[in-house]
Amino acid sequence: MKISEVSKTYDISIDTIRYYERIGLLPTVNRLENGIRDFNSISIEWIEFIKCMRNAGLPIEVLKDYVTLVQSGDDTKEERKKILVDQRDVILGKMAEMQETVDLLNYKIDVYEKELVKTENNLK
Amino acid sequence: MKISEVSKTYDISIDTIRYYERIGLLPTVNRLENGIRDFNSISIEWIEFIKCMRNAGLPIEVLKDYVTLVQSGDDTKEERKKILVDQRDVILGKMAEMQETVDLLNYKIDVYEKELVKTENNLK
DNA sequence: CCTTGACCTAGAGTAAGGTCTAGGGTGTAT
DNA sequence: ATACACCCTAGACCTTACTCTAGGTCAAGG
Repeated sequence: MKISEVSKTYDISIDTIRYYERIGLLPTVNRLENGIRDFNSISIEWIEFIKCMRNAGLPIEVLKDYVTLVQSGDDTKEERKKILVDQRDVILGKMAEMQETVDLLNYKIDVYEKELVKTENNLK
Repeated sequence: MKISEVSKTYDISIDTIRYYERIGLLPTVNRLENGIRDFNSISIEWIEFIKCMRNAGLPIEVLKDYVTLVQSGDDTKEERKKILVDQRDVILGKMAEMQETVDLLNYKIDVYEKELVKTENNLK
C-alpha cells in the first residue's frame, strides 16, 4: 500500500504520515527498491493505533515512548501497560470535563431558546 | 478582586488572563484609578465561562466570536445560540471518539493483563 | 529612604503538531 | 520524448495558545 492510499484510507495527510515516521512515532516503513514506502499490515496497524490515540488527544511524546517499548522486547510489557492505563485515566478525566461543558452549554442553549420564544411572542 | 486572586481561584495563570483580555476574548476588565485590574462579578463570570469552554477544547477564535456577539446586543441571540449548539456537537463528537479510544485501550490493557499473568505462571 | 512585592505594557520567545517548499527521481500514457 | 502523476528528502515555515522578559509604576513595611 502506497502512502497516498494510506492517506486517503485513514484520512491522515501524506505529510503527517511522513512526519510521524521521521520523528520515530511510526516504526520504519518498508521500502520498494526505488525507495518508495510500501506499507505492510504491521505499518497499517500502527497507523490505525496512532490515529485512534491522537484523535483522543494523547501526546506524540507518550505514544513515541510506547512505540519504543514495544520495539524493545517482551520485558517492557508491564511498563507499556502502565502507559496505557495512565492515558486511559487522562482521557476519562478529559471526558468528565467535557461533560461539564456540555451541561453548561445545554443550560445556556435552553436559556436562549426560551428568550427567543419570548421575543417571538412580543412581536405578535 | 485583583488578578492574582482570580488566577489562584480559577487556576489560570496571570499571563493567560492578561492575554485573554489583550486579544479580546475576555471583555475589558475594570481598572482602579492607578490602572490595576479590578475584576467585578461580570468579569468573573466571563472567566468561569472561558475556563469551562477552553477546558473542553473550544478554540479561542470561536469563543471570541461569541463574546463579540454578546457585546453587540440582543439581536445576535439566534447567532450566539447557533455557535453554542455547533460547539456542543463538536464536543459530543470528540467525546464519542474518545470513548472509542477508551474501548481500544481497555482491550489492550486486558490483553497485557492476561499475558502478564501467563508469564507469572511460567515462572512457577 | 529604600526595599519588597504586586501590578502594568509591549513585544519576543516557546512548545506542540503539523504543513509547505524547493529540488529532484520514477513510471507510464500519448 | 515529453508530459503527468506520484514518489522522495531536508529544512523552512505556520498555527494555536500561551509564557516570559525587559523596563517601569506604586504602596506598604523596616
